[in-house]
Amino acid sequence: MDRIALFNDYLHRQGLKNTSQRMAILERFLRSKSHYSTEDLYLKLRKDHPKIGYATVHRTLKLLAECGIAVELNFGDGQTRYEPVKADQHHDHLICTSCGKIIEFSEPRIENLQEQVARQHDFIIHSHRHELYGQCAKCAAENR
Amino acid sequence: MDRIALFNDYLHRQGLKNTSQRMAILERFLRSKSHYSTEDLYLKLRKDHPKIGYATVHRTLKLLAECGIAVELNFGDGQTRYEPVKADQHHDHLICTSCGKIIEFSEPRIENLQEQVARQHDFIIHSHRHELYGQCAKCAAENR
DNA sequence: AGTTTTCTGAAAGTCATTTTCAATTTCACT
DNA sequence: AGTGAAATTGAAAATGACTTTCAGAAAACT
Repeated sequence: MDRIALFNDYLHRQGLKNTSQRMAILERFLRSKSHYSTEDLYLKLRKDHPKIGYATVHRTLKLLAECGIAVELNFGDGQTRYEPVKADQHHDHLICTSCGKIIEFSEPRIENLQEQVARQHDFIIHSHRHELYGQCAKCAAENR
Repeated sequence: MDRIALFNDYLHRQGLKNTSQRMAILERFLRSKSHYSTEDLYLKLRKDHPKIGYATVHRTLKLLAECGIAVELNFGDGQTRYEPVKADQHHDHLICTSCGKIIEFSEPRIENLQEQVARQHDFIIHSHRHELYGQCAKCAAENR
């Protein structure tokens, strides 16, 4: 089942409706390579769909996060970003605080240790956030 | 050098001034055990210092974060929290999404792996954020 | 097709955070 | 100790991301 079908399915199960706006937003979102804020995606969408409002984009992104198609990211700059969940490929982020570049990484050994930690505290993990902030090679070289 | 001296030093270096408000806020903040939002700390302070305004608390917390006495925490609920940096004892957080309980943990093996990841990407880490969200034992038992 | 329910977009409302501004306080230098 | 430039303060207003409201429009069940 692809993600469009998955979304339709989710809508149906929740008694929600499939609308052209939701489909347009999902479709554009899935084509994204970067980490969109509501604002970003809203602006991108305006080119092809000038009638779609900001609130609808926002509401749809929340729906996508609810049904697992998107993850919400919070890098501490006061803006929530969304990124498509890549099937069975969880990853975390390295963020360059100079140029804003975002690098994705995944490290199963870290995931394992997380699980250990959670067990030690009788905790059941539902999700996590792991972000490394610093400087990428380019910025480190420039700001020397 | 204790943290009060450290703060004074920082203020001086930045051409800022040492005021009774800043000292009161720092002093109260250092006594805190939990993770205060600006609002939390402002309310606590009102007991002894009813004249200190919200904006001053907020501005001072930002200063404390700047000079490394406090760390900003963002648990994604739209409120920034601050916690005193404990000397040579970095830790991360387990957050119960049912009751809001916050458990601290530290796991040097995770820190090591982080460094490895950063090296692989030619990245220099300045700080990081690692949070595990889920249910604590108590909430898991209750919501059964 | 009709009816019920949900959606939508624009505008207004929230809420944490940030800025403004006039009055006050600090501090370097007499 | 006194002076004056510069920073600080608190209250209120502004900002900005996010959320809600509401009346008209669109979807989906019968």
